Amino acid sequence: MNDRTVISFENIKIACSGCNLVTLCLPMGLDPDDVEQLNKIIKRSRPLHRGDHLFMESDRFNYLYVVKTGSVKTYAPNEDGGEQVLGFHLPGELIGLDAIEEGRHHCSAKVLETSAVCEIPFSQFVELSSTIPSLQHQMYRLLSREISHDEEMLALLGKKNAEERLADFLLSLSQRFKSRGFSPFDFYLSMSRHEIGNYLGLAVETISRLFTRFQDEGLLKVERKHIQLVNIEGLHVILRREQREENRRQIT
Amino acid sequence: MNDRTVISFENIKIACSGCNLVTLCLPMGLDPDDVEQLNKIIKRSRPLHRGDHLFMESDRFNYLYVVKTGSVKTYAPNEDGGEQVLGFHLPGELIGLDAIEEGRHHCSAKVLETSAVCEIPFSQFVELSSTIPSLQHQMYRLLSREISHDEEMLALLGKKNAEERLADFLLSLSQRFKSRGFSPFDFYLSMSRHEIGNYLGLAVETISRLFTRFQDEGLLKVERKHIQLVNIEGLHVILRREQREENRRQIT
DNA sequence: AGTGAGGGTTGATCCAGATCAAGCTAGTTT
DNA sequence: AAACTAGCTTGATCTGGATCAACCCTCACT
Repeated sequence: MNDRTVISFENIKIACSGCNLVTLCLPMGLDPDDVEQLNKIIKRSRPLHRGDHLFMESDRFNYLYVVKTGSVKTYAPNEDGGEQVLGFHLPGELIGLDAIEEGRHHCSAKVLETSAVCEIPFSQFVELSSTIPSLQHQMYRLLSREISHDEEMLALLGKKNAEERLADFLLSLSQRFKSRGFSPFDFYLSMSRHEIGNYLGLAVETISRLFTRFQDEGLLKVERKHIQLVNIEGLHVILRREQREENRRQIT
Repeated sequence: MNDRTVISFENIKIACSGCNLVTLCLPMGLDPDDVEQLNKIIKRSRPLHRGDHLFMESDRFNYLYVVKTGSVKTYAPNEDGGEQVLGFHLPGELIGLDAIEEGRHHCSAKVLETSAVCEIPFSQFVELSSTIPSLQHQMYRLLSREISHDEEMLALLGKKNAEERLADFLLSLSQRFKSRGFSPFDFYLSMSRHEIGNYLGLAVETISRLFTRFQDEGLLKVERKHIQLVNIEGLHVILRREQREENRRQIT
């Protein structure tokens, strides 16, 4: 992960059964035969480049996408050219789940760095899942996970202050890198300060100041996009300490 | 809807096929035979009273719930006794979807007024849905809708100011009452100012001041829990006008 | 009718984080 | 290597909404 420009193009086209994401992704917990059936309907894209869109808001919904390598951001554009960043998606994460109900995308998805994705034709998927109960159940679980995650973000935006938000964000990234076999201490951000701020409901300047402060406090080292978490426990303490203060002040 | 204390207890036990929520709820779009199968596994509760819990955070997940009459709030309690209100649920809305993945509830659900709910044993539901493709698809849609809704809330908490949030909240309630056959102009709030503020990421005092201001501006009449929307278009303008201003200022 | 408690309202003050304004840096283009 | 550009940082100032502090209803219970 130290040299993030090295991307293994050989395994982009690899089948689900041989994909190292099999424990995170849709095939999780499926029988090999079922994985193979799923594998057959999945299309694997050529590598996409920074700025490419998987889909745009209001596009017709035909595919679910899974990040295979790289990272993708989803965002809801609003009339005036502004946007709300809804999420940053790492390998193994499904994109487009909010489009199922209306058959039309509610957000746009833009590639943050050279990335590969798997495309799952949704109508074929629905057919297949009606014949494979464990696939259906796995899909329920993934949809449910997305709901849980969004609800955690609601609590973050509704209640946490700026430093808690950034600490939470960094710890979440760290955790997700870890479960994908990358270093949880040393990674590169594929998104800009601006995008982080937008995602966390904060101004760019606030993000910048917080990075500086966290570095001064010895919590991390930051050099542009390169982040090294020096004191992960310290970041956890930020979340917990503020909770104890709230305790005293009796805030809801 | 003007006298909200009148609740028809006769039809609480009514089957799905005769329930007036059939167009909003799980059975939407199902064949009558399939509705009947679904109906068989659903339990209908005795009326619940203000303050009763459907479930508490970290309870094992066994049932999905649908509000039949009345209203329910879901909230994520945090260690210190504070909470984040996640949603207010009206008849026909499913509760507990965030618990599917881990088999454990991530939030608590508390009844806001005398209410009736349907309980759907999830394991039986999963079995049934694997034999009824249209039920499975409907479940995907409802999960997807929940994700869309949460994402809209993320945009609200991330970008909108206090008056936009309250206007949005009132318009959403109005819309939901309307699609349930109640007046979209004249309704009672079943939640406190405190709960509204918590939900919208604002202080109680701010909610109170905004109600007063909206009333002074002739947008609505408010008398404790009783709300009459006098100028719905005016509320829409609040959302749009602020967007135009942002336009000028070039905010993201 | 009196008392108490849990909302709700209103006013005064405060502050975290936004906004405004420069300047800086690393890449890219010419 | 000069000129541009986009992204980032830093400082100064401003402000929307939080917080603090009374006070006021309404209703439930004696």
